[in-house]
Amino acid sequence: MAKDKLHQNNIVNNNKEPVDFVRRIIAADLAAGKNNGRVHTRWPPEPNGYIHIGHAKTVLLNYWIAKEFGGRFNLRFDDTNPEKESVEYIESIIEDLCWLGVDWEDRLYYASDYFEQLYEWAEKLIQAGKAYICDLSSEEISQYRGKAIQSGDKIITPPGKDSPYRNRSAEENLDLFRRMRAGEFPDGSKTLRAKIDMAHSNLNMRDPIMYRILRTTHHRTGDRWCIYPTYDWTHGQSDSIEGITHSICTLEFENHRPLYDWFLQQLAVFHPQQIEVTRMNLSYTVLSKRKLLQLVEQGCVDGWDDPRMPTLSALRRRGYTPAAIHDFVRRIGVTKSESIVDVALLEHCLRQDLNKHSPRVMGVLAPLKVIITNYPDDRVEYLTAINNPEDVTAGTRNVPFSKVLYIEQEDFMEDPPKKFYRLAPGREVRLRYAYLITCTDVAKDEQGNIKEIYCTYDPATRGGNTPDGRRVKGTLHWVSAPHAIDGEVRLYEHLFKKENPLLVDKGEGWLENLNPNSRIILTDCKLEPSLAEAKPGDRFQFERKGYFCVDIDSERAKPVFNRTVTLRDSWAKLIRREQGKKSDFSRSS
RNA sequence: UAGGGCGUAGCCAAGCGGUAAGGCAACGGCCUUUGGAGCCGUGAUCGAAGGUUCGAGUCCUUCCGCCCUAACCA
Repeated sequence: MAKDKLHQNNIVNNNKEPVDFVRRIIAADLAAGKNNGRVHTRWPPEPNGYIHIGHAKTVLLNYWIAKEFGGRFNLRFDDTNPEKESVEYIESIIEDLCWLGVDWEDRLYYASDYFEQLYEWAEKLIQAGKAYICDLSSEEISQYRGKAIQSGDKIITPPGKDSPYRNRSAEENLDLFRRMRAGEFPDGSKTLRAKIDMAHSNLNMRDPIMYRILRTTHHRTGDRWCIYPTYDWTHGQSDSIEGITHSICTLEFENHRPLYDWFLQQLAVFHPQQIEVTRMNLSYTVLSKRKLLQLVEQGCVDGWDDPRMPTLSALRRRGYTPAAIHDFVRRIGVTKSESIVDVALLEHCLRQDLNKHSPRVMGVLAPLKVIITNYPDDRVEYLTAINNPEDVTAGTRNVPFSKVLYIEQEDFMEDPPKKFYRLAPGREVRLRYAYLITCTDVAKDEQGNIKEIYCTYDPATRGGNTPDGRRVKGTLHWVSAPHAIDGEVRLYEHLFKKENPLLVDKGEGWLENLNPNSRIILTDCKLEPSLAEAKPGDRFQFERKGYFCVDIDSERAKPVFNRTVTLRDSWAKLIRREQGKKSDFSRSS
């Protein structure tokens, strides 16, 4: 027994990475000779919105499993509700999946491809007395099903009762069904229902709806149909047609599995196995197409690809890499327990990848002018900077240095606190790859705001080295003023203030948890001249500030950068902690 | 309420009767021409209570909590 288990593990995985329950099931099926050793998965998105990071988890799970077991993977659009679906969404989903690196080869399918087959099967069920046409209204059906009733503080679940149309003859049902298809009846006036069991403890088995009348133009089948199959009637059969062996879906479909199985049994066709896994939740955001749509429609964000959104197109625009998402999905695992994954893990995976691959540049986000008083007026030096200390093959570049520079406003303090080891009057710091400078003077305007500062440089420290071995605590990034290019930088924070935005106090809505600082636009940034060449999608690390990606709004004269993610910042953390302490103190006193 | 599912550290998650992996976060420290990166170190008796067993996170019973469904959406 123990040996068997070990053997199963070996099939899927010869390193020590734990194997999840889904892969375990598949390995066991394979070992038992099920499906002739075939593994075939699929991912069935409904094209009714853009896909998000949560979807990335389930597609990758399906795609990877197929690859690992030497099987196949299909992409199938579950397009049975034309009212909500569109080609825009189909196109975006395909684009996002390609970017993610998911490959369905030539197996791109649509549930709507199977409408005719589904219709024939429906007739077959009718003829077998397993389905009937029902004239009950939507509200009546719900009533007959045994809709839960609130009685006092208790909820009562009445048993279902048969529809008065339940015992129509097969002939009558067939006739009515054909006339439904022919368009003889108004929308919503009739449905085709499976004849199962109105007393079943699982509500899904109480004569579920298979077809509804709906005169809506379908994005693929046009006006060919005025009746559309429901999800339950479509899904399992589509899986069966495609020869899917393992149909992986999310937990909320667990209740539907008996129905999934029932239809396939009645039709006596190939029977895939449905396996449910938990859906991903991420902290500080929402992952529900309905809610994301709401954010878009209400203008809370600029669109589906607004870099604050958790959609794949937004993450791509913001600068996320497919590799980071792969790593993240791999790390969170596959289980059935409901969870909210900490977005910090995603950001960790991102930094990990970006650190290895992003060229480093210098950019000053909030500039403060520095004048090197002992530096010759017209002199310009080109100093050598390392492009990526994590990657020697990335080489070096030359950065211009001159008498007037910009440094970050926050890197200078007139009256610095204890652990601040950047620039202050009388203090010496290093300008990265350049010189050590000492602040000698501060110029202010009438309001007392610091206008510019004056420093001297030590010519012996070219490149940032100290021949005498003296040490400086701080190293600052900088940009030569006459050489700098202007740029716009968009800083992003979490879209929501709360870890779980859906947790709201009574009388409040989740939209009130939106973070008002989720986007801050800086328009007066000074960037090193090499950035003039940057193209949309290019990624960089701005030294000491974070990872940035050129936005599609960029223009040659004025590049726009999205902050993908900050660097880990122990100084910022220290400050936050201090402030936290202070505010705690003031609150309690 | 009925049916289905879940409950291992702040967050994920291994564990499959033999005495609690790993990652993220957090907190210390080392190192550092990014307060970056890297390196080292620090934490749980497993929802609760009973029971079976030489031995239980793992088996049984009861209880508690949370989630899903109750759509002619998927």
